[in-house]
Amino acid sequence: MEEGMSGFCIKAGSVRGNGGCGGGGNRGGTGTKCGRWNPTTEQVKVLTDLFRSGLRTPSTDQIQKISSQLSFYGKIESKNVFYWFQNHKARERQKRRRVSIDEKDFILREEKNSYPKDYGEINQVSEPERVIETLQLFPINSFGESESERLRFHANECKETTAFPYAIDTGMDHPPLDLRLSFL
Amino acid sequence: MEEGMSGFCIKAGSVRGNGGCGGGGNRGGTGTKCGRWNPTTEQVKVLTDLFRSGLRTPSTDQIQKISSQLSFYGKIESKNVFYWFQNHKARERQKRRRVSIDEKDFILREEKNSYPKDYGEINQVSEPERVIETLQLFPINSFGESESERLRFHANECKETTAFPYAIDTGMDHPPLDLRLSFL
DNA sequence: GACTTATGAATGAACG
DNA sequence: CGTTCATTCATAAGTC
Repeated sequence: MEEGMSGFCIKAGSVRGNGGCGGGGNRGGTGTKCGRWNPTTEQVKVLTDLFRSGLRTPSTDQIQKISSQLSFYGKIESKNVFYWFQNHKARERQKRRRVSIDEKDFILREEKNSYPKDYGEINQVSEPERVIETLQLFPINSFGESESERLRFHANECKETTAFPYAIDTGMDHPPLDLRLSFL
Repeated sequence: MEEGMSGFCIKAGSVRGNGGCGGGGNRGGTGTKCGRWNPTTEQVKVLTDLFRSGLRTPSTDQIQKISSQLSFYGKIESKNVFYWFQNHKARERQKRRRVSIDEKDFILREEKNSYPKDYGEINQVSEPERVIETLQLFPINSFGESESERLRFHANECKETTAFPYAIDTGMDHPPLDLRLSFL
């Protein structure tokens, strides 16, 4: 229903429901909509490995090749690869930014609440150097459980804990809501 | 993947009932480890209040400030605030579009009132127009973040209809990444 | 206790 | 490139 996709529709037909959706009928999930690309785990793994290897903005040529290879695992188009890298890169930065702020906040009030919160989503990747190594992708039989690195170390030099004008109000009571928000 | 999923389970099989939460069947009580953010009533109230006041898409800076303040009421992260507004806005729009569809019965083709898009960007709520008042967004601390010049040498302009913009190619040196992808 | 609802979280796609 | 939108998944809370 409601075909009003913003902008343009990727696929001409965008076969809804049971319409073929290409041969790579992956995604055993609930609704196998073919509206948008739904990467398989293998595809995600390869893309992630590429990203982790330092590839951030693949060229058109690279995109084509990656897409071509990934099509082995399922239906995929070049633009999917393009978007994937764009999103992945952007979100990494975005997330990193937010987490940093949270950490700053955490430090600001660690005196009161000092419990080891597991920032399980912090990863270093500060400067993904081009690791010139041959990662063994291509898991024909590997089920991609190689998350051998769960390094979630929390080592980063927090910038300056600049004195926040709106520092933590030590009221410690349920303060008036609106007043606290005037800082916005 | 380890970028930003706080230990979540990728929707591989997407089998309903999948525990998710990273394999470890922890969980059970109040959010502690793998649970998702469970906003307190105070937090919800504040967020709702902000939303009602007209705030739809807080900037990163605002998100951080809101998060900082809301952390007084309990554990919260910036991304929680971010997601909250995204979801809240999207769901209101979703419901609103539902109504819209219903009433487009006659509006159906009011050509003269053509949006730029199908639904356009309805940034403001149509009903509660009482724009921000107390929580007006004035940055009291403009730490040089006021003029964030965006150096956008967007030489890419051609949004060809058939092709998506394979934008920038930074010509990044691409290392041999994998056996199959070494052709890159 | 299973079912439904509400909503947090994630991400593909696209805009400016 | 940062931001925004739409859709979907996952899960806590609410209901019967």
